[in-house]
Amino acid sequence: MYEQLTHYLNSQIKVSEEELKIIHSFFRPLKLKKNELLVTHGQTSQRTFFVGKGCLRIFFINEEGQDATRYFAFEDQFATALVSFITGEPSEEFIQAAEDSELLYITHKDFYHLLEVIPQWEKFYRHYLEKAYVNNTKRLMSFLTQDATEKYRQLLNENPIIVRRLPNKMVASYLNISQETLSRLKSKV
Amino acid sequence: MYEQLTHYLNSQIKVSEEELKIIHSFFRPLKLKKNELLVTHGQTSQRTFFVGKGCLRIFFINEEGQDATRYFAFEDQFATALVSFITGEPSEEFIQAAEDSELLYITHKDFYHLLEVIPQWEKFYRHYLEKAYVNNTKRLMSFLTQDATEKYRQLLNENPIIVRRLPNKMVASYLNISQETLSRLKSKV
DNA sequence: GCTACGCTTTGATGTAGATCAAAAAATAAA
DNA sequence: TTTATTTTTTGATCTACATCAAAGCGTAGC
Repeated sequence: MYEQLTHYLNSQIKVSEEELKIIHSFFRPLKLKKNELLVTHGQTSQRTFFVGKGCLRIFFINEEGQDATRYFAFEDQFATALVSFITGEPSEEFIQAAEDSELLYITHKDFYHLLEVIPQWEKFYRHYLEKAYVNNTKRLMSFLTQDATEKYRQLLNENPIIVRRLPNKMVASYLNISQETLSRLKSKV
Repeated sequence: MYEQLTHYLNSQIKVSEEELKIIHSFFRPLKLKKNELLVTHGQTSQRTFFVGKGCLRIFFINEEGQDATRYFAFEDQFATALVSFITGEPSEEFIQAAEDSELLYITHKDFYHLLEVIPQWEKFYRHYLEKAYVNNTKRLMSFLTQDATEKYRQLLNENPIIVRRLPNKMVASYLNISQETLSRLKSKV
């Protein structure tokens, strides 16, 4: 799994063998069964996860107990409760294994430590933030301007893996529509 | 206006007099009349704006011509079509003066130049990205979990200036509800 | 193989908020 | 001031999608 991580890091930044070793030393492995929770509501000390195998789901829940999914991270992607990670405030986001998963994680403290000792890590974080921002803003646009059918069509085009690998319930939660509506869409579109 | 900028920068990062001069040299002033557009759809070369006086509105428009507002920047705030700024792709966002405004702006090219010559600028940009991300994600959460009344109540609590200074039309566009619905909410809430 | 529990589909009904339309009020222009 | 234009309010109607309910499938465990 550390090889996957190396590969991913090399695609983003230029780091020496030496630096790579340091980075690796802060990442620890973790196995999760489907549905296990990694971050619970209100938790403050955040970790950042790298998905080696499986899938993580980041979501929030409103007062009536309905959940809305913000992001799915599959193999070779990072995932974190980023708002809480940035602000240090208790998380309103949960992280859950959507499938049996194998992960690497780094603590918030160590992540910030890397920002100081590995100059390229600042760049890595910047790219991470930029991608997260672009992704979120596109989702925001989608919710503001598209109806259920359009959202589903776009998902099929841009992220078919979500539809293929995950149960309707989670896809519906990602699109912020009901399972019934998604089911009806599937039979029509 | 450059004093305002200095003041704002000092609140974010530590820069020498010397560095401040360099930074200032890349910002140019600009006056705008209410409703004037700064970024038009599909434009690629982005600028970043600092609001000295007035208000900028960042929004997108869907196929049916309805607009949805992503952000209002008032005095002492930065504004940019950030997705396009990051990706270099044509902008799907517009920027418009919501009031008569006085601005400073820096080009994308110069902004990236500063990233290279002023070490603290990387930190400034990181903070900017972090804030933009947190803000956007909170908006996303709000749209996914709140109804019209809740959204309006929260806006009154957290950003009353938007309701006080701007016409219903724009407030409604920010909340992504119709003007009529907003009007009815105002008389009830 | 059978039983049970979680998913998905299908149908009937309800509702928040959009849209349409027109009056009333506020601003700007003349 | 008077007139024109934009903004806000109020009422009637419509619609996309949620919710409720029940039946049909699939698959995991016994």
